[in-house]
Amino acid sequence: MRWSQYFIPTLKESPADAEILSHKLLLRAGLVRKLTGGLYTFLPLGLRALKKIENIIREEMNRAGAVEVLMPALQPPEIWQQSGRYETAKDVLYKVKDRANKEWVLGPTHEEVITTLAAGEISSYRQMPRNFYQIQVKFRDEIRPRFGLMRAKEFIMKDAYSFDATDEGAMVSYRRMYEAYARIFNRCGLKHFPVEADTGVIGGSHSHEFMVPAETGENDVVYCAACGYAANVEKATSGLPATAARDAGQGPEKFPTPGVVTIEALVKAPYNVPANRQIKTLIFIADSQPLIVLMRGDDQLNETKLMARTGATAARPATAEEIYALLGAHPGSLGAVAGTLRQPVSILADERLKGANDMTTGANEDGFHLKGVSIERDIKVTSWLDLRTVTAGEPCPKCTKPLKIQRAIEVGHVFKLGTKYSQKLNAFFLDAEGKSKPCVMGCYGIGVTRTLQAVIEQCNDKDGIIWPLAVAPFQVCITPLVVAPDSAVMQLAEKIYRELSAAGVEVILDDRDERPGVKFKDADLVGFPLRLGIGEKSLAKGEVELKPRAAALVPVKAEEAVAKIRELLSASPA
RNA sequence: CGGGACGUAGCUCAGCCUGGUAGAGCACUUGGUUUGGGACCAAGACGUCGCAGGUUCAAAUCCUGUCGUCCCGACCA
Repeated sequence: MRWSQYFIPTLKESPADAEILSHKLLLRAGLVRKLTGGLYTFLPLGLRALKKIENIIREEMNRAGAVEVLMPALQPPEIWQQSGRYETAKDVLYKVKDRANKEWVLGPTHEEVITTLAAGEISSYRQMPRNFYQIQVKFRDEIRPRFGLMRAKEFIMKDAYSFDATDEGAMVSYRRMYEAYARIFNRCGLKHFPVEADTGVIGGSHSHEFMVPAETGENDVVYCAACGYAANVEKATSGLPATAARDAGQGPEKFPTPGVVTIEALVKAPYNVPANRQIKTLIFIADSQPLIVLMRGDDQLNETKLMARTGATAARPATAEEIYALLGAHPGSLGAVAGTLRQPVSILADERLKGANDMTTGANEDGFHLKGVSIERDIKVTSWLDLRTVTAGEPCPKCTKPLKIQRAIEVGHVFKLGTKYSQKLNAFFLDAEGKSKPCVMGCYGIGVTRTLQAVIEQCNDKDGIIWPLAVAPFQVCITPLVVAPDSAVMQLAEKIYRELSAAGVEVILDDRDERPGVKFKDADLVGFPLRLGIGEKSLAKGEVELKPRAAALVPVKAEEAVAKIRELLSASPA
């Protein structure tokens, strides 16, 4: 490819709305352009890198036994109603109407479609295991698209769906995808690690996310450097002991606390109640039912855990009005001690409060608190659950060494789904005994466009992108410093260009009549793994200059350049 | 959806407070000089100042509304 015939609109300055480095580089290196918030056009260079990633994914999915299909992006709402996600996923669903005013949805994912396919095609255990995948555009009505391709309204995803006759079979399929994912991200040149994850609205029993460590990520990952435990903070637990028992005392005692509505205020004089001796009372509305959630004063509720543990499809903090109507007090004076509640309400307590006594909590009367509360004696807890958010430094749940927290970008997610979709969408088969059973499913996603940006986020320096060879849009950039067709420099450049092209090397010839500085800066910005500089000075010595993007320049005899480049390309990990 | 900021040339931004001829740098066009890390000189082209109302003799500037963008939060396979 000749640079002058290609389209690489590089930018010296970053557009003002690009926030994170990878987003700026995406724009500056001429890989993408924004149409509007959350919607991007891929320019030739960006498309090439994207296709590289797609092909790595294809190769590894095929190798893992999955077969490629392509499902419609436009889907009938009926199957979404059937799965129940027309309601539970309604916030992300784009809906459109046709001229007959019939409604359609733009697919945010394809469980419904693939399960409908399986329902029609799979009727015997002999037809399984089966794994279908596609690389498709997804549409999600994101509340707030951001960071370029990281969180967009329309993005490219690889999604795969496995169908098995048994639970054990499904675990094998899951494992196989898990391993394929590790290979895919390795080949993309990404540092990554798998973590235990919450299954969310999609449902299922077993789940890992593949994370790329990056400060600009939107996930917090809890991990243990000693034993390898790693989990999304939405799921992570720790080995912290329950609250220390003290003398239980006589029973709750009311005391005035005018104006005190925070944990912090109660910690201070004259009250001097440490946060770990307070019970925090939170009111949630889960699937329109009020819930009391009790946490230790120094702990933070994890709403994802709350949803997961209660099975609620929607939960939100209650409003001040709802709280007053329920408990007769305002936030800051709330409690769950039996006798202070005017009506029965489910009470969920965090396990860390088990056995806690001599605690202080709100009296459900503005301006008053209760001290000397023994949680198991004085509060009718409906269920004990792990609801707290793990913080850095807590003991690992497996080996008790201190946990660490790292920001990360989620690039892949594997789920063992079970039979949730197969049952609702009638994907049943006959087993060896002739009994009808639902297929056991798994689903496996990779954010392809997000992975592209994650590579850039991880592989760069002050001058621009440093593409890993396997995903670089071009492997080599030839930079002749003189472009006059009859010059020795250009003639050599053309010759090497022809030879490399003939050898199957992906090479771009910067034939622009620009000053050397401009060409060097552009090549660094775009980040070609190898650059071959050809100028009059070194050519006078019979040499050309080989400059790996991330290493020092090496002079090479002109006639050895092609062989040297091929050697470097084949030596690097694919 | 709540809080905040910002919309001026293709890009980065000044001008707005205190109303009166719309600006700079980069990019672009032409000519010349240059030519090993984003050249220099000269001459040019490029704007309904996001949009709609209002106030005023006069609005980029003040007021109202609206749309869009970004940030924080909420929310989010």
